[in-house]
Amino acid sequence: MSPRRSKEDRAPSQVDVARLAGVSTQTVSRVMSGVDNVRPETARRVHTAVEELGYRVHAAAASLASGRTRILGVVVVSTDRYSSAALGVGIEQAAAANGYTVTTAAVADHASTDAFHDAFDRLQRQGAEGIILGVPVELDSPSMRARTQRTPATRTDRVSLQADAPLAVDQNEITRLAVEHLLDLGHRTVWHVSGDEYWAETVQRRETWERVLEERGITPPPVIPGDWTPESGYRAGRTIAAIPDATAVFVSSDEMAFGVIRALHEAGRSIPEDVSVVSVDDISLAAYASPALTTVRQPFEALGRAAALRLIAEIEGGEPVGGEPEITPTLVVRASTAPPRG
Amino acid sequence: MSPRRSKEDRAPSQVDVARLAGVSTQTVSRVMSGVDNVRPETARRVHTAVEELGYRVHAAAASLASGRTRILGVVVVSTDRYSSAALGVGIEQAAAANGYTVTTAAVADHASTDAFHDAFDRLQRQGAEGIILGVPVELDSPSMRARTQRTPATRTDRVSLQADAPLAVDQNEITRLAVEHLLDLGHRTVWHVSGDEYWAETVQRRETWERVLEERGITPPPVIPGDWTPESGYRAGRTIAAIPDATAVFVSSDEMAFGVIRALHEAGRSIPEDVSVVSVDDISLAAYASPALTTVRQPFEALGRAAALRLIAEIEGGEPVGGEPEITPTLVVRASTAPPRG
DNA sequence: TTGTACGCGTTATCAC
DNA sequence: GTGATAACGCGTACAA
Repeated sequence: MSPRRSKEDRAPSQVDVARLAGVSTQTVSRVMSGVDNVRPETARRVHTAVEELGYRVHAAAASLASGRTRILGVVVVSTDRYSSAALGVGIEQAAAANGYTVTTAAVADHASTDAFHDAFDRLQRQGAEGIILGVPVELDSPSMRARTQRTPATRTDRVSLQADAPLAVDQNEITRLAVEHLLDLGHRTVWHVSGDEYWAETVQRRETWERVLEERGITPPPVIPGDWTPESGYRAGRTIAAIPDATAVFVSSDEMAFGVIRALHEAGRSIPEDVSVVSVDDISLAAYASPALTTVRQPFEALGRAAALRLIAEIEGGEPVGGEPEITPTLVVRASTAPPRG
Repeated sequence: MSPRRSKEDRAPSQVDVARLAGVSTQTVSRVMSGVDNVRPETARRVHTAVEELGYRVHAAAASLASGRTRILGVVVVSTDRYSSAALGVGIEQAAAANGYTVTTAAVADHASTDAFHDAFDRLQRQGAEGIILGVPVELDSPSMRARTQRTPATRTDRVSLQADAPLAVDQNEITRLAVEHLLDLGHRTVWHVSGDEYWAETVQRRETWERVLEERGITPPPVIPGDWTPESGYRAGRTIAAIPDATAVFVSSDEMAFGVIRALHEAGRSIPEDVSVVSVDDISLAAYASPALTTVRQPFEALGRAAALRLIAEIEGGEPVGGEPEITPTLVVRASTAPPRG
């Protein structure tokens, strides 16, 4: 692992431990993996030798011999966005709980499909036994099919615990919760600030938003495009401020909602008196916005956990460990929504 | 890497490529690493075979043979905090640019020293050639000394590019910028909402805050404790709201500042008219708070990059690659600070 | 319960 | 410029 050193000062190996403990390497191996029947007395001798030498199993050698790495790969967009971070926490948690290690490969936010493929390949080469895609990649393309044949993969925007289960994060549900909340409050229509076009969520939410409005006989107004950033939310907010009769907005992320609200404030509109805003995510700052954000919580950590568990189950050919996590979105009503004036 | 399969359907190896290309495995190795002198014609044949077979280098085998893994380990607290995420982006960037892979080991936020050690050991066992500690661990303890002897490590709160250079993220500078800004505005004293006690930054900032006040002959008021979360900021804000003559606060993170400001608003104090607030970090939402946050920007990405580069340099025994990054804090003046009333 | 022999897929060394 | 061969450190199969 570390650069090759002289014979004398290299890290202690199984052989060294075996010699010191007066047993075979096989016995050391057994003791280290903790499974087999080894006489307690023998195990103790081995442990002592391990301690004394500071011996640690050499992962590369072990995985070369066993064919297993217990590495989970994660492809993420290189961003400090809340959702990615929270997702990572969940993945790491589930991985660690099951003896897996996580290695990440980041790609730029709007990278090409090739960049995604490269990231996938890097992880595969590192020996990842399963790969979680926190990026918008099409899994059905021939090139991805070829890759996932060798290494199982899951998208975090489409996790299901059983192969044929419905989507585990229901974007329709998220959207319906948000839009119907506004409509039920009495708003005549709902404007929509969308997320980045590259993401599946963006498309799904837009479609559902349209459908919900149409179900109530409302013609959807034009979409106001965003890209998840607060800056884009600010720009969208200025657009909305220029629409006199806009009273309700469904914003596709909390971070954009901060921008929207600021732009609206600067234009002299008050929230929620003049305009109601519902967003999505429930980041930790949502409750501390002014006004506090009404938002649809996405359980990112649980989602990350689910993705990891599902993958581990697939790798080990068993059932998901740890039971089915709850990954249902919830509407959190706070202060950014209210019935329309008059 | 993947679970052992039958002889027939296992991944193609160097031998397979060599046979198909009609060369030795050694030549395949040379072509894959791209370095040695290989006749272009030969290289082409190898590449064709690689393509056809879908061959990929087996990292575990390569690292067993070479003694190198090109893995960088990162110990992080499992949190969705902005700073961790941004740090990770920088680390990942620098690592990828230098052909390194990043593997992470998360520990709970207030985990014991043992948990840190375990995380370190996990990464070491995975073959990490260098480890970045994004957690508050003491490197000088005997147990950490023993560990870092075998594997170089850096803390992200104390990165310097040369061993004896001053701290690269100057917490004193951050604090001085913030506190003097308030003092120069005419405030008589500055209150302080501190971060979590476990972190070195917390202590350093508190000490500098006291020093700066004392330099101007001001007796520091009691510290109001926080823990980086907006919730703790909110609690701190209520405390401050109960102090009639508090007009200026130095808050140790933007996320806490959101909480502080909300509590102050609820108590009927306006920002910055009644109370000025300066915080630290400049997260992407800082500009979209109400009012927009005056804050001291910490260049987390650059810091992550610096940490990774420093480590890589140490691993490879050379100079830091890519030059010295700029990791100077900057005061960003926005709307949450103003001179005191009357 | 414990030990022996071998193979995992690659790189390093040295010869050609 | 290219090839043969010996490690690398561990797990598995099988023998004792």
